[in-house]
Amino acid sequence: MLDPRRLRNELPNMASQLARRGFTLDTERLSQLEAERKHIQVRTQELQTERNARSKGIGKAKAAGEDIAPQRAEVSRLGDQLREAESGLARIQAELDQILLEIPNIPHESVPVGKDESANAEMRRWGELPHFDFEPKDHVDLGADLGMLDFDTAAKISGSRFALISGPLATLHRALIQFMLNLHTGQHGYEEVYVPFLVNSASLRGTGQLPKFKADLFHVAEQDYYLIPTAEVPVTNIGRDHIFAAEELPRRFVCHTPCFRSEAGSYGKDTRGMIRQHQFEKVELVQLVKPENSYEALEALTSHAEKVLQLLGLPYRVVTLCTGDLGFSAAKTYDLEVWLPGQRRYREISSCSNFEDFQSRRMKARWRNPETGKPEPVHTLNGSGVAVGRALVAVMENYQDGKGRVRVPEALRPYVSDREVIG
RNA sequence: GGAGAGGUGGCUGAGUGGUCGAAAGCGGCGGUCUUGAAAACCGUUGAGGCGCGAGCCUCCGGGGGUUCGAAUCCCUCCCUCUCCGCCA
Repeated sequence: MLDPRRLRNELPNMASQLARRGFTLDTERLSQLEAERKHIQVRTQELQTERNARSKGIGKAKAAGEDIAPQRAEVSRLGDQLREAESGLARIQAELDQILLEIPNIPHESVPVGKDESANAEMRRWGELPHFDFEPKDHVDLGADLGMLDFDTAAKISGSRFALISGPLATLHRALIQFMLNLHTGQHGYEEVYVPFLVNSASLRGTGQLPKFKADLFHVAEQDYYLIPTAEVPVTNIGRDHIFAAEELPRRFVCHTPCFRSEAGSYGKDTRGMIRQHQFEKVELVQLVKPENSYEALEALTSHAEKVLQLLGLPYRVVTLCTGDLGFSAAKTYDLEVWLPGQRRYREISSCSNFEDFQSRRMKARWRNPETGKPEPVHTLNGSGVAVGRALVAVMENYQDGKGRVRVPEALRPYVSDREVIG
């Protein structure tokens, strides 16, 4: 959520900043509602002041043993006006809140302006693209040949966009998770957390998935729970409705969870293989930091995700998302794209974002600033470190040996009983 | 699933329908003392909103109600804890 005060005081400026990412702010509607709000709020407060004063007077009169019946009747009439004013104020406030919750974050000044992903800016590349003296297969064929990746049976059990992984390939999948968790806790200073996979709507509102993106979520209607689309939701909400002491920051969390996405609206997109699934595993990095440190933290967090790919020997590139490709809540995002020989292209495997105070304002995640003595919003960041399913795909495709087998990257061998090859 | 207890400020915890935004303690901050620190003592310290400002308003789990007036009474929902049952 944007700072409502800035939205009031610098409306044209806010509108032009939002226009950079292709969002049209209805400034006329907003300033009209705002004027109404102000008028009715002042009116309400005046009535409240009067009622409070008179009621106190009645209390005193009663204590002094006076007859209070006439005064009571008078103040009673005041109550009707007050009720009316209060409900009017509540209605306008609700309307304003609804609009406010659907306005996206303002892009950081360093974010390139552009309409879609074609305007994203490549920052750097790492690693050599593998050369094969055979026609490289994609992970679907590799998995089928190994007999360890089965989409048909998964479809029987559940439906489309699910996978059944078995045998040593399932072990390799698990090894990736352990490897990533150990790296981030051991080398990068993150605290491991285990969190609920079902969350309430307040948490999703906090990180920005609700109210606007309900269709992307799986909802358990009976109990009004949602399956998490990413660990970002439960982990960032650790700080919801909390005031951190200055010395408690930064908090750095790493968390492995399954992620559940309805993928509504992506029909026909990435239908082959396990690139886009309803359920996948991810190791997530989340940071809650002092505002002054958040851009430094974004660079660090991104480098932590990169380290995973470097140690696995997977070639990748880093891309800054342009304003039009930026997620709803993000002020700046780096995508890590890994090379997939089966597709002959780079595919997203991690997305690292600084949300500044957009999420923290929604969820009231604050810290006490010693300079002011006041609670102020923290800055929140997160990034995949990295997506496990896609990492498995990348390992399979980059480490295939042309004989239907997959070599195990050195870094993973300790996690698979020193096995060197699958198949 | 059954029975009971409870949700109050950064934390713990009092609170008879009427100066209760709320005692007390802890913590924080400032000061006295000290070479410095600790202890002790004194003072100070909730959050959000409106207003240039004096100031005003809201908030005692959420929502609704009763009343001139609600932390306090009523309804409802949520959550936590204890015991019993069931269970990975």
